[in-house]
Amino acid sequence: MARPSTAAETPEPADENYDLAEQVGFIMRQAAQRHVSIFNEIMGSDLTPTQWAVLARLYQDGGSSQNLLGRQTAMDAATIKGVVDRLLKRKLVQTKPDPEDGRRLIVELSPAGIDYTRELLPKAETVTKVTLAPLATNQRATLVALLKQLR
Amino acid sequence: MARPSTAAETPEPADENYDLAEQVGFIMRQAAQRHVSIFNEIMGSDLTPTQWAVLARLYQDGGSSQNLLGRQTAMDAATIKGVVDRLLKRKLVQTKPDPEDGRRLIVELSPAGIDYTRELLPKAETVTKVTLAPLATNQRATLVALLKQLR
DNA sequence: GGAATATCGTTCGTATACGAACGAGGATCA
DNA sequence: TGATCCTCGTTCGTATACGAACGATATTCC
Repeated sequence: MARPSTAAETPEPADENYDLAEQVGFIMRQAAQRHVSIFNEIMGSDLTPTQWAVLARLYQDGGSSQNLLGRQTAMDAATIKGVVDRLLKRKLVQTKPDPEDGRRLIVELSPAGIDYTRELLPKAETVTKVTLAPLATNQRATLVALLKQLR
Repeated sequence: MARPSTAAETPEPADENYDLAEQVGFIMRQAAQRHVSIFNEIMGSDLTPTQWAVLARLYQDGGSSQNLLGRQTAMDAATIKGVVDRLLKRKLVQTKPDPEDGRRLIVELSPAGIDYTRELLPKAETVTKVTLAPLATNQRATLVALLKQLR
């Protein structure tokens, strides 16, 4: 395509193979942005995708240590701390020390958090449906399978 | 699966269809995280994916107004401003007022930015290759095509 | 011309995301 | 037992990401 307009008309071809708009990373970032946008519309802007991941994980399998919870929801120790702190402030989650390991902090849903999560489950399913809506049914499974290989 | 451990043994089945680990959004977030990790390893931690997106876009098509640049690189006005500011501080980019529109700020690569971008192009291609490495050749095109439909 | 409307860039606040460093607690093994 | 190493949670700093609001400039339409 074009040379940068500030290039003093250097005739060097450089690398014309590279097109930003065709790189997986760039496309994936846009797809993720659309997904988050859909998430916010359906779930309401008072809950973020990462906060929901924590609630859903705790709902499915019960409490766990904070760092383990982070690993299960794809967040590092620093990130999960902030997420848990904000859920604590809203009393959707509660913590207690692990009696078997003085280093660990056990995080679990509060009773209010259980109700809240249960109420949101149908909406969370809708988020996935709407996100995948542009694809044909068989394409949806394909996409998920391919993305799983890229983790 | 399990009920939350803090649930007072409520026998209600709730929604057992929902498994966080199977939701596109969650899987896509993990795939994106791996991609960014690969990006950092190959490109070096002094440049972020979004900063690279700006450099690559300016290299391909020359300068443009800041907000348009943001749209082309999938960032809103607030985000692109921060990215441009940081690139300005490193003198990889330069700005000037648009003579035809007093509201616009034209952003373009500096001469140093042109050289810098050109040198990084091969590495950027490698980032895409490594990201897609787990997939068979024909799967790569499929994934990209499907992701494009989700923008 | 002038009012309504739209766009541009900026700023603020909040929420991921993560590298790096730190102290406290656990596990291993000589 | 004690030294070493690992893990856990915490804090700091930096960089996206984006909604919301703002003033300045353009455009549209009467």
